[in-house]
Amino acid sequence: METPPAPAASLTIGQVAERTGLSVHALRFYEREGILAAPVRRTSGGGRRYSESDVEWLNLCIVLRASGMPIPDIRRYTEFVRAGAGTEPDRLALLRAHEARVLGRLAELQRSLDIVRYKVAVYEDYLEQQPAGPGL
Amino acid sequence: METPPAPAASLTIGQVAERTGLSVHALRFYEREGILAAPVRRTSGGGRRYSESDVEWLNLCIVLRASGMPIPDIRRYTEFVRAGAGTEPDRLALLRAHEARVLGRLAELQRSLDIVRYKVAVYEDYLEQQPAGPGL
DNA sequence: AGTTGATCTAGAGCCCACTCCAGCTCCTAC
DNA sequence: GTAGGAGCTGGAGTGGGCTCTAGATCAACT
Repeated sequence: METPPAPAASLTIGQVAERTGLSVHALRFYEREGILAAPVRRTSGGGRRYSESDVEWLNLCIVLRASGMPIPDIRRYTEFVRAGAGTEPDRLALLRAHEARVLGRLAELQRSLDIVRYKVAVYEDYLEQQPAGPGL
Repeated sequence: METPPAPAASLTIGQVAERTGLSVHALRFYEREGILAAPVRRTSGGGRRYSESDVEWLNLCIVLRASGMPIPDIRRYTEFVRAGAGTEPDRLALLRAHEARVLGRLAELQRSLDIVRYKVAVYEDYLEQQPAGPGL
C-alpha cells in the first residue's frame, strides 16, 4: 500500500488538493490571502509540505467558505488564532456572528424554497388537468 | 392616502426600485439581460413605465436570484413564459431542477452550521472554565 | 428662461474568488 | 543527460452580477 510507517506527515500541494477538493491554485491563493493558520513548511527546493493539521485547518476554511464567510473574515479569524491565547473571545464573537448570518441565510433560502415549491405545485396541477392556466 | 383610483398602474423606474429593493441600475440591467416577461412600456420621452404585473414578475426574479438561480437560467424560464402555452412542462422542469438545487444548498448550509455551532460550543466551554484550550 | 432632479444610452469599472499563464526550477526515471 | 511531471512565482485573465460614469434629454417648478 501507499501508507508509509507514519512519518512526520508531509503532504505535497497536489496531495492536499486531492484530499481537500481545493485546486492547487486555490491552495496557493489561500496562502497568499493569509488564511493558513501556520506557515507552510518548505523543502530545500521551495516546495510546500503540508501537515495533517494544515489539512484540518483547510477543512475548516472550506466549511466557512461554503457557508458564505468572505475571505477577509476568515483572515481575521486566522489572525486571532495565530495571535494565540487571549483572543478566544474574539474568535467566539466572530463565529457567533457567522452563525447568525448562516441562520439568516437558511431562513431566506427556506422562504425562497417555499415559493418555488408553490410554483411547482401550480404547474403540476395545471399539467394534470387544464382548468385555467398557471398564470406566470 | 396615496392610493389613486386604481388607474392602469404605471410606475417609474425609481418607484419600482423603491418597491422591489432593486437599484435602478439593476432594473435596467435585468431588462438588458432579457429577464422581463413583457417588454416594458415607454413614455413618449423614452422613460420606462412598469405595470404591477412587471413588479410581480420582478419579485419572482428576486426570489429566484436569492435562491441562487443564475441569470441565464432565469432568462430561459422567461423565454418559456414569453413563448406562451405549451411550454409549461419546460417551466416545471426548470423549477423542479431549481428546487433540487436549493434543497442541496440548504443541506450543505445546515452541515456547515452544525460545524460552526460545534466550534462555538467549544469556545464557550473553554471560556467558562479553562481546562485545556480550544485547539484551533 | 433657468435650475433641479429623474431618466435615458452605451459602455467602462468593480468586487470576489478564483484560475490560468509564462518562464523557471526541481526531482525521478530511463 | 534528458524527458516528463510536479511545483515555484508574479501577474494577468475570468465570470457573475451588478454599479457607476458621461453626456444628453425631459418634466416640473420658480
